[in-house]
Amino acid sequence: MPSSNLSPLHLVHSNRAAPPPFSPGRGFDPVGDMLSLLAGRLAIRVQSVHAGDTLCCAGRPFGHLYVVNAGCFKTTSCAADGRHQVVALQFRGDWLGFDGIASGRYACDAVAMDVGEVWALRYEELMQACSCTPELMAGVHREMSLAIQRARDAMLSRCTLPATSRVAEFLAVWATSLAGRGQRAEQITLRLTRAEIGSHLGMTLESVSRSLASLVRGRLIRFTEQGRRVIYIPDLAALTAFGQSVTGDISSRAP
Amino acid sequence: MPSSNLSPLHLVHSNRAAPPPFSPGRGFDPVGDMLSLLAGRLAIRVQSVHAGDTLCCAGRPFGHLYVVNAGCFKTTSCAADGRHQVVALQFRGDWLGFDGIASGRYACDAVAMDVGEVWALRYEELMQACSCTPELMAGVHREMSLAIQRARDAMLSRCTLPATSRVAEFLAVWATSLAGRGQRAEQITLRLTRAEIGSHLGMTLESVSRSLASLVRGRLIRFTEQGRRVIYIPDLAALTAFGQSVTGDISSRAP
DNA sequence: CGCAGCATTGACGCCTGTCAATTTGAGTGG
DNA sequence: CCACTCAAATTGACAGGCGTCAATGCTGCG
Repeated sequence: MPSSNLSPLHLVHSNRAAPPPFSPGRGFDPVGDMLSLLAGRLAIRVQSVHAGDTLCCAGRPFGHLYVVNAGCFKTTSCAADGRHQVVALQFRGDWLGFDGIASGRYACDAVAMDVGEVWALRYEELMQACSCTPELMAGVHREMSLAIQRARDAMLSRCTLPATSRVAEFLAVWATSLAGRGQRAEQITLRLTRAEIGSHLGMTLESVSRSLASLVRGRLIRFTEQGRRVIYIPDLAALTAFGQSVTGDISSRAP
Repeated sequence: MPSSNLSPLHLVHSNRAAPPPFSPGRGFDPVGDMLSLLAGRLAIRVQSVHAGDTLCCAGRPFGHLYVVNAGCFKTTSCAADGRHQVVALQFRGDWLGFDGIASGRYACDAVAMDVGEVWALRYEELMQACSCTPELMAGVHREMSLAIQRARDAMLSRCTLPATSRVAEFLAVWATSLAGRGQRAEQITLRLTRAEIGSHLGMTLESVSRSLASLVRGRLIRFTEQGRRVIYIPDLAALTAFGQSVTGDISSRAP
């Protein structure tokens, strides 16, 4: 659905600038807590994005951090010699731009994969707000810590799992991410080409395709009639388990 | 050289608790700046370590961050199913324990590879000090950002480079790290077994051994008479360049 | 309708993992 | 000082997983 909020809202100071697109059934909502913590304590530029929009352009001077409030993003890294990679995916509640703090320049592109909305925060203002609000500082640190932890988990996966397990884990993590944000997890829409998935997982697009076919044969996933980018996961626990097996044996779940 | 400072010094409030083991020739010393920023603003437990000592035990409750003031550390991650990996190395000025902030428990072990010294900081006190000292908060954020950036660089390397290039890059990064801290970079002492290097780089110990042999044949490194763990690097720039080549061709530098 | 991008599938080859034998080196005790 | 022991490292042979190349199918769009 196209967003009607084209002109960015400046200087939002109400305690809740934008209603969350999804509200979990229970009262526990860490994303909303963080967003309401931000709102009212510093100037927030609410920014709508469309698929393909780039937020943190690699090489550009660092100045803002972004919190995803809706939609999903891919973060792509690029080496001097042209090697590049989709290094991470971000969903609602995730932060973009941490990589720019150290060097003063963004190191990655963050590209929207869908219509969405981010909250742009000036880093200097955020730091000031953190000084006044320990809770906010703790939240920012928690997010950076999470980013570190996820990167390490990813590295472990890339270095110790065979191709098919990596794909399974990738799908399982994506689905679990959505589930943790109150969205349905049994069906996910990949907004990446096979080549991008391969770059993220350290394999070729052909291997991604073959791995997916193998997972389909093993009844761990299914393609829907909505296209080859929509994947139905009948049993997330089984997929997760397979995604942690170092032997790519998919003998389980006979037809 | 063995450390004589066995009993930890508690509550150091002088503006420089321990003299840096190495002082760079020029006045520019970011590590020393950070350390003097810390000293005097919160309680610091100076802690001596020996090879094998573990600082952040994976699974233990999080409470402290550690700044390396001397020596070198390896950080090892371990999955539930037993897969494990050396995920990072740390030298003077690097921080340990960031991974514990988000979950409240350390996710990795940090093991000393040598005699060394760390400054242990209670996280809660650090946060308070950060509130009062924007410079300190900026420094902490810079370090976390660096950790994120390094993890992404590592992932790019693991996913896009052949085995020999990964080993070359590993050695080049290590040497460059030492050089940036004022130590000599032309000779490095690996304090890891081939198996540990392999786990860090996503390959087997045999491949590490073969890659090193290949680099020796290509005159990019040399073993010294001090053993096969000490590596002499005649031309760091050449090694770095080779560590970024996606073709493992080592035809350069004929004898 | 034809084109272009994306995805699938097969054939083939190479890089690297696996297995095994051997050598080197460090630590220990006689 | 030397023999002994064991972990670490090297090296070779072999095989398998995955990359490479190529052909084909599918889908959306001008």
